[in-house]
Amino acid sequence: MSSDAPHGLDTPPWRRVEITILSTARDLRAAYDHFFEPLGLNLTQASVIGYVEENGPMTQTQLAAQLVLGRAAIGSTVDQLEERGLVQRVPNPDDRRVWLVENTKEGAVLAARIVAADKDLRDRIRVGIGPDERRALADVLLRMSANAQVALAEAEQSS
Amino acid sequence: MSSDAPHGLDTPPWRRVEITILSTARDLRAAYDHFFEPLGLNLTQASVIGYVEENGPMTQTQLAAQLVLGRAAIGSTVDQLEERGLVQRVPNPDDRRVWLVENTKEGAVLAARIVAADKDLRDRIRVGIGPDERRALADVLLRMSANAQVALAEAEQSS
DNA sequence: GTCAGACTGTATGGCATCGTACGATCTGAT
DNA sequence: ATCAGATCGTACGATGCCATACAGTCTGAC
Repeated sequence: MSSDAPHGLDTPPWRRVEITILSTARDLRAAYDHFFEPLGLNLTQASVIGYVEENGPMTQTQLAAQLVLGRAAIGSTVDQLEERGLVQRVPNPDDRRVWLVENTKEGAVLAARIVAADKDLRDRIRVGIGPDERRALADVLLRMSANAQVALAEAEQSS
Repeated sequence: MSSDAPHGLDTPPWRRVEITILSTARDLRAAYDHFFEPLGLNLTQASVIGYVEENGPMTQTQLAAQLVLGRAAIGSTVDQLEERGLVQRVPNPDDRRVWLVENTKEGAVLAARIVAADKDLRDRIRVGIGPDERRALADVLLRMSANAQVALAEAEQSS
C-alpha cells in the first residue's frame, strides 16, 4: 500500500475507476503479504499451498489457470516452495511433460495455518461489504476484464 | 493479461473476489500499455502527461498522490519522460526541495493523442457497464482498500 | 534565532510477474 | 507408423513498483 501516498476514503484520488482498481490490487497484495509473513510466505505461495490442499494434487498449468497467473510465475513459486520442502513435484506416468504438485506433510501442516490467516484477513477486508456487493463487484470486474482482453486482442491484431 | 491462462467469463477462475481484483488489474494494465504503445508510452507515463496537461504543473508528490503511486515510482517515470523531452522539471523558488513537473511543447502535443487513446480504450472497457455500476464498483473498492490498510497497519504494529 | 522534526526528491536493492523462446512430450490426422 | 501441431514446464531478460535510507530543505516551537 503506497505508504507515501495513502489513498483513503477521505481523498478520493482520481475519478477514474481504473486507477482505483490498480491501487486496490496493490493494497490487497500488501495486506495479504504481510498477513502471511509470519508463515514465511507471500500471497502467491500461500495460494498455491492452500489451493492444492483444498483440491488435491494438480499440474502447474492447472494451478496457473486457477490462480490466474502465467505458467512461468507458478513455476518459480513451486520452485520456492519445493526448496522449502512444503511442496513436491510428482511425476505423472500418464503424461511425462507434467508434474503433479502436491503438498508435503509439512506443507499440509502449514496449510491449516494458511487457511486460518486467510480467513482472518478476508473477514477484515470484507468488513461492511455484503455478499451481494461482492458478487456485483466480481461481476463487473470480470466484464471489465473481458472487455480489456478484447480491446487488447484488437490492438495487437491491428499492429 | 496472462495469455497463458486467459480468464474469461466462461470460466470464472476462482470464487475469491480478491484474486479477481488482482487479475483484473493486470488485464487493465496490459490493455492500457498496449493502447499507448504506438505513442511509445506505458500507462503510468501517459497518466503523468495527461494529468499534468489537465491540471497544470505540479510537484512529484502531488502526482504520486493523485495517481496513487509512491514517490519513487513517479520520480523514475518523470526521469523517463524528461529524457524523451516530453516533460521538464522546473525549480520552484518558493520551495527548493521540489520540482514543478510540466509538459514541454512536445509533451503537450502528445497529450492530445493520449487523451484520445485513453478515451477510446476507456469506452471499450466500460462497454455494458453503467455509470451507477462504476460508482458502486469504485465505492466498494475504496472500502476494501481502506480495510486492507487498516488490517495491514494492525499487522505491522503487532509484529 | 535556533533547532528538532517533517517533508521532498533520489538512490538502491528487491520482488512478482510478464513475454518470448526453447526442448520435451503428447495427440490426431493421414 | 509418421509427422505436424499443440501443450507442458523451464530459462532468460525486462518491467513496474515497493521499501528503505539518505541528504537537502522547510516549518514551527521555544
